[in-house]
Amino acid sequence: MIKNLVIVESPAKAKTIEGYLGKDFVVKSSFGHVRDLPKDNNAIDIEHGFKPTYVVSSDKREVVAQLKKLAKEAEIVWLASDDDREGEAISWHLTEALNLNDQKTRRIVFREITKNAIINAISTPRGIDMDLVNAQQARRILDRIVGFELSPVLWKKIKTGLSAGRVQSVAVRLVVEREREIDRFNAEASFKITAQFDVQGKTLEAELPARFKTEDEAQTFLQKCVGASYTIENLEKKPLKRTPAPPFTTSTLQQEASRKLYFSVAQTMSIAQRLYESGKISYMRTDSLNLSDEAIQGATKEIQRSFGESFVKQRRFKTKSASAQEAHEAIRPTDFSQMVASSDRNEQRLYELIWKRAIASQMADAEIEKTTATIGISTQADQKLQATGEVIKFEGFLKVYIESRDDEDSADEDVKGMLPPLSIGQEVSLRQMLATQRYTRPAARYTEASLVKKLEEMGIGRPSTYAPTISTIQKRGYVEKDSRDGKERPYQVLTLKNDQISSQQKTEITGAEKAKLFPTDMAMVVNDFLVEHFPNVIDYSFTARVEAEFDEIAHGQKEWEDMLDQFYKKFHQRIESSESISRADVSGAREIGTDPATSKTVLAKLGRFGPYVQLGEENTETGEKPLYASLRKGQFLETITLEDALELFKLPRVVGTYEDKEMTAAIGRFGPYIRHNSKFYSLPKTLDPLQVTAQEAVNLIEAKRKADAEKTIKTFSENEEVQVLNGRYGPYIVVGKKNVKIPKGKEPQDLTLQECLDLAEATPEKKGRGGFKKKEASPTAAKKTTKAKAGTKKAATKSKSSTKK
DNA sequence: CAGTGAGCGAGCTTCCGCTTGACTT
Repeated sequence: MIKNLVIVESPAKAKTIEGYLGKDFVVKSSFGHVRDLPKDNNAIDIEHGFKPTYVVSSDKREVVAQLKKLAKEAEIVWLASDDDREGEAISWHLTEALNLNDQKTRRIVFREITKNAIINAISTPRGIDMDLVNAQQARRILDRIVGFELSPVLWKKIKTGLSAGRVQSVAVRLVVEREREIDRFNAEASFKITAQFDVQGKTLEAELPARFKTEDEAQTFLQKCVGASYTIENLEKKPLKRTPAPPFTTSTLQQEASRKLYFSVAQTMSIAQRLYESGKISYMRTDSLNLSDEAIQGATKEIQRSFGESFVKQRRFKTKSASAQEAHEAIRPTDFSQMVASSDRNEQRLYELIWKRAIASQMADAEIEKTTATIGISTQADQKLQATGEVIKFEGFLKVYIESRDDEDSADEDVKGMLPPLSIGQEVSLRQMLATQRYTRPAARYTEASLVKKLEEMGIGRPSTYAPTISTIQKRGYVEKDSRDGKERPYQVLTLKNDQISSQQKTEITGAEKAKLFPTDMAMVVNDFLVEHFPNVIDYSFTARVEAEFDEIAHGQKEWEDMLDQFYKKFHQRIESSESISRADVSGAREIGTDPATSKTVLAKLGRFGPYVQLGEENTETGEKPLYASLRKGQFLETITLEDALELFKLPRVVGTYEDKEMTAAIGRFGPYIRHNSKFYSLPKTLDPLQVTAQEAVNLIEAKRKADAEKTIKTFSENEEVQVLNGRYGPYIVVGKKNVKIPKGKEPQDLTLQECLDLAEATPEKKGRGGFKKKEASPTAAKKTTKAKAGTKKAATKSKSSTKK
């Protein structure tokens, strides 16, 4: 018999709270939502006021059963799910799923996990806010309708298995439009003047605020400087203040961890999860900038102890985001006096980042003195050079934390040094003056984290979904995280030194990218289709507009059925009229030109197997067939040139014959290769698939055979499919396409053919890529083996749950 | 790691938000 049952969303939270409440309270977790719409297409009765059917999610059946039992025994059940729309819905679903009655049920909320906050919440319970629940239901149902009506349209018109949704389709759109913006971008060049002076053994760096459009103008300017003298005309000192950034939210944590630690957003979240579970940090899925009073006190104490009283400045930050629901605190250490949180390197690094950011947010401003020196040129009264320097007068928060930025171009380096001592009227001597050609840059491609930032700014998605959204659009083949080598670009530098002007051409690397998001051809085609036929849902402001309506529902000013009805009428009409769109119209086909050799047209298209180019058209009269070639990695339908396309038709090419079989050279996903007798041989970088000779190919094949023979431990003459090999991780058995580890205590030398076959039989099939031929042949065998391997634990729980049913 | 690029039709896919593990390499 228990007196009080408290239900929260997270088990880690439950543990902490139980400690605050004493023995009359049992605190359990629901592990998030316990019920949802079923997976099938009839979850919503659209005809009858969008009536939803809910089912207990399969992975929550045990949780619900356990909670039901405890709730029955308890005198009072306290529903303490999060204080936001989803949390309210969780509480409501719990009352339904656990059959709770109003008399013994209380709804409580708190936004920080501190003893005071919990005690306070218990003393001020309320009922469930059905308006807020209805707003959540409207959100859920709208998302289901959009996703489950739109995705099938893509299956029919473009490719099966594709997906679309309120959040992911906008994320893809952002990446697609950014890519096109970069494509269209034309870099403009200008000349930047910089000068170095010698001042009492030190260097004074100065630059001309204005830039010159052409080399001629820059040349003229330098020409006029020949023989000039340079004088400090003005010195201006200005105090500057820098203020610390607020403590982390999910999105800012992902951004900083990406820029400073090079973590992917998923990596950041899983490391943060471990820190949270071990009690080192507060909850990591939050959009709030708030710190509890206790946290502010804790930070203050630590700052006083480590840096002194003058470094303390208590601050409260207000969110600028309209979509923020602020059900939690900002991300912070649970104990500011702890600098070490884990022996795991990445956990410790992320913890330090969180610690520093939270500590810095409660520290004093940095005080800086900025000095600007204006340098006159005796021969040109209208042009002045400028030198700026900064001196930190008081470090303040800079002592622990400097926020990084997305545009980390060293060209406009923010950190400036001190100027050498100068006085007005002083003449400085020129060491050299440069006119360097600089180019404007296009907008940067998104990183995972900067895409999250953008989505958050637009109010799209939630802290709990940022990381999953980023991985969904990659899994669906819309977006690829990739690195690219840049291209060399020449630029001009004019140097004025000792009254002589010289000109030099240098090169720089431009357009190199590291771990950036690139849209695939599929993304382009799908996006264009959605923009044309469903402009409403893919509009950047769609979420903002429906959110405003959800708010009205939450405030009791609107019926959720009415809102959905209004939306659905127009939306469904578009779904229906999309039936008549022909598939050919959406293939993204583009004519890229004519082959000068054959004067046939070259087309770029998106096909069932990906993007390809086509030379010539099918002609039923002459029986002529077109030539096809798949695009390579890094080539895209929208940007491939005629020249590149013609190159593609040259491969695969027959190099020669060897042992009565043809050797062909081509380029595959892993690079260029030679194919011979259905085996593949990678070409080294030194060999060009277009140039490689028969002799070189033969050498390659023989070298590979020799290397293979060296790592072979055993072969069986009765069955050539079976081999025992020496691999990177030790010996293993190959049976057909299956690789099998050799169990401990077995000498690879002594293995018999039968033993090898038995071992292979006992090893589960590697999951193939969606081929459905396999599916039919293997389900029983696969099941048997996985069960055997999974051991008794899984088998036991499985049979338990099935008998319960 | 290739080749494929017509069409039919079986039976599949899909959303967003809340939460953790349980898997494998």
